[in-house]
Amino acid sequence: MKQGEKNTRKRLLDCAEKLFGRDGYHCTTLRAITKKAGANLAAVNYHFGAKDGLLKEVIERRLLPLNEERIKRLEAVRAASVNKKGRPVVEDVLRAFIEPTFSFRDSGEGARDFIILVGRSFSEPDGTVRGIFMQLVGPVFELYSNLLAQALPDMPKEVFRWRLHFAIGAMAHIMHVSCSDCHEGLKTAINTEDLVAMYIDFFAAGMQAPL
Amino acid sequence: MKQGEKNTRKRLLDCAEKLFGRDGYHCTTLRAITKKAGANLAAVNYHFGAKDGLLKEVIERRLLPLNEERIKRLEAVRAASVNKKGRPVVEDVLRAFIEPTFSFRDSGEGARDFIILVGRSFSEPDGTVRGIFMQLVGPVFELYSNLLAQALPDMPKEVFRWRLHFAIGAMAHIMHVSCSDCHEGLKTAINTEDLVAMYIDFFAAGMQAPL
DNA sequence: GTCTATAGATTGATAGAC
DNA sequence: GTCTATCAATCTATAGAC
Repeated sequence: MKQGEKNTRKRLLDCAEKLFGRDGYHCTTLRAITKKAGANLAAVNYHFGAKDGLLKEVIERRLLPLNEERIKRLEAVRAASVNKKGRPVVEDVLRAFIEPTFSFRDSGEGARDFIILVGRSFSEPDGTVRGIFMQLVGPVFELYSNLLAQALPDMPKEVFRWRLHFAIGAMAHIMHVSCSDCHEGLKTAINTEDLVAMYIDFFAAGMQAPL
Repeated sequence: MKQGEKNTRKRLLDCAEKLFGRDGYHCTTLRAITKKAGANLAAVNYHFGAKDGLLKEVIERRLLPLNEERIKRLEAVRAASVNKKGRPVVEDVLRAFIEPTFSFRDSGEGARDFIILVGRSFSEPDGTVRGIFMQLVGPVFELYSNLLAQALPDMPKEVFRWRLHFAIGAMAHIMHVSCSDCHEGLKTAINTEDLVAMYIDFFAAGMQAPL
């Protein structure tokens, strides 16, 4: 971004995003990234210090704005409930968190690869990926969790905790399935709006299921 | 198993299972496995041909019996519904599939590592792992899906498909979270019975949520 | 069946010319 | 900022003695 002749930096980020999402962080080599980007092998180390520096910027570039949007939406739900001197509604909280994620999915080709990468971060065995991801997403999860707990005040903490895991696990899985090419039988490119609606119907019912 | 002096073969399987589950297939080296097993580096190639041969046996050793149990339970649900000339009940189908998985989780220390490995297989970027896993689990999924569809005859196919993904994604996530050490705040070693009950309550409600 | 030794390939990272 | 060339450290897999 300083005085680069060509925008190698951005091309590296784009290609790394695609390959990290498609093949995973560890199976993606710097050689594959630089070759795809038409850049030199040494460029990654020059621009990002090391491989994990590249990963960090790949994640931050997309996740910071996405998190901002999520927080804005969640805070709006909270504010609305306070104004009405009531509690947040489960459906609204779910939507505030889910909708930005999947709207984001449509914002460009690279975005889909990024969503795959993030969807896998939950179960990522490698500490590098999970560490970078969790650090960024932790506070937003906290807000999401708190608001959802307010919407379900009578639920035992233990039950709530696991139900939240159900919702998050399904979301991570859907991020994969709805963006990846290697899931057969899903060629029906699902409408984002419909998918979000289905998610909310389903998990609002699950969250409020009788014990 | 043929005429081995010591049971190197079993020790290799046990250690590979633990390390594959903990660190992932690709990040686990044959050196780490053989060192942990107290065996020679060449032992893996002698006993299993190659690294992926070891992985295949690690998965098959546990998954084949588990799948048998699942099929037995699912067929029992189907048979009961036929006898009563009715439809299978959603809760019964869910239980027949989920309960064996989590009972299995308690069958020993190695089993927990295996469950982590399987839970991650859904989002595994590496074709080796996903291929071996999906081939074994595909037919059981088919049976599970068909039975669940019978229990929900009026649901549009597209909606059903995604709701099934919600259930499977959450299951994969829970397999991780409930077995892995790196998920803080879950030290409360959850009772398997309770977890299964929570899952069924939740997903029976979600599956049957109004459109 | 188990061992040592090593081949053969690939990786992340760096030094230094331009 | 970009390049070539290369290092040093890995890795899987195999050959061959015992």
